[in-house]
Amino acid sequence: MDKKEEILKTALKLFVEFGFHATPTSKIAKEAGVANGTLFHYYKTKDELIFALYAHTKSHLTEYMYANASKDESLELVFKSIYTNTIEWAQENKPEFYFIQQFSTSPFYGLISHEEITKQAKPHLDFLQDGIKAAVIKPMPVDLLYTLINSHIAGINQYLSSQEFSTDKQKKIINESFQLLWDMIT
Amino acid sequence: MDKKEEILKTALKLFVEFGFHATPTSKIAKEAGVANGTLFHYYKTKDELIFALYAHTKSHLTEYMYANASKDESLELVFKSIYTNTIEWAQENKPEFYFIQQFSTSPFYGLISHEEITKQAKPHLDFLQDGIKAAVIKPMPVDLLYTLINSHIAGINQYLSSQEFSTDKQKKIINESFQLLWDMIT
DNA sequence: ATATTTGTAGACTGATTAGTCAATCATTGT
DNA sequence: ACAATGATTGACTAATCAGTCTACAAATAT
Repeated sequence: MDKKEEILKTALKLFVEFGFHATPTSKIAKEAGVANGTLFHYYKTKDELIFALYAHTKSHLTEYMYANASKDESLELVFKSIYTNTIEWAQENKPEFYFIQQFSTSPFYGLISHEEITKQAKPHLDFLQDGIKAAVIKPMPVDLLYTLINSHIAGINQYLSSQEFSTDKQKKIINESFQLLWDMIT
Repeated sequence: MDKKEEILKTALKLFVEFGFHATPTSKIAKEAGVANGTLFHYYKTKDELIFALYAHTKSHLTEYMYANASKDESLELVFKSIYTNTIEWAQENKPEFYFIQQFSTSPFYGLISHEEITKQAKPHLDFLQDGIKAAVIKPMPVDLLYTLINSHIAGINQYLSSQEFSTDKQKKIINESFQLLWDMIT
């Protein structure tokens, strides 16, 4: 019954369906069951709402990515866990994942500060750097590596979403595609 | 001096900068140096303009992809030529490539008929199928293969756009990343 | 109990938008 | 010369939008 949360939830749903600008704030408010003014009470502008939704969604994903990743495991297993978690989250939260992609390829993304972005990517880049130092991952620019991995995951996710696979089949695809990626970077 | 073309060109520029809905048709018309009514003379609705721009841009890319691809070469060389051409085109036509991505992750993409999409991808899928039949490419669903390749290219392009590389350095990155991709799928 | 802040509502506004329309202008064929 | 056809114009409109404003209710502090 948290109205602030309800607004975010509804905005996500509508943005994904209609796009940012084709979704009026009035519609978000109405569908969220709050008054027009209430929306602007919590988010000063529509843009602020959009940015807040992005930050909110992204943090959910990041949180899930590193779940169950005990540091004791081998680098490969930790990496696989992150890989698998990411795809699982994307499959279980399709609108959220789609929204992140939509946002990332929109002019809004360019409005986020460079610092914010690098800060976000830092832990991932460090992790990859460790893998290179340990001579497990091929030596190459970590930025490139990171981008390739992200693209790979986006691709797999797109494929998984394109058809209806059984849970088993889905797991098989994730495992096999992980092997392709792992062989590529090691 | 072709006004229809001028409208498309201007629309591309503004859509990339501001997004679809944050770009009024009046602004497109003004910047293209035509009257408001002229835009609607050529494109019945704004949506029609957007779809036309997508088709137009996509066909430019497809055309460039298969340039200089003599059928006499080995499958690997033909594939590499397509790969290289695609990235080159993307680098030389950044707004166009960005627009395609922006469109593909927008709700507009879902409005394109399924037939249109499969028809578009058909030649590429056939090419990959040939590679599998010839036991050059690993046996796996061509859809998956196609998606992975596309994602890979998108990733490399993003990396190349993130910094300023010299032409030589750029060529080196393209060659090396091709090798990674090729080793992954063969 | 009273004052102060915070949450909520929804009518309202000024600006903006996609798309229309009636009227010219340019080009071509006869 | 004269139609006829299509290109081009820009003022216009009806609708929509983001954001404001005033009022009131609920909670919290004093």
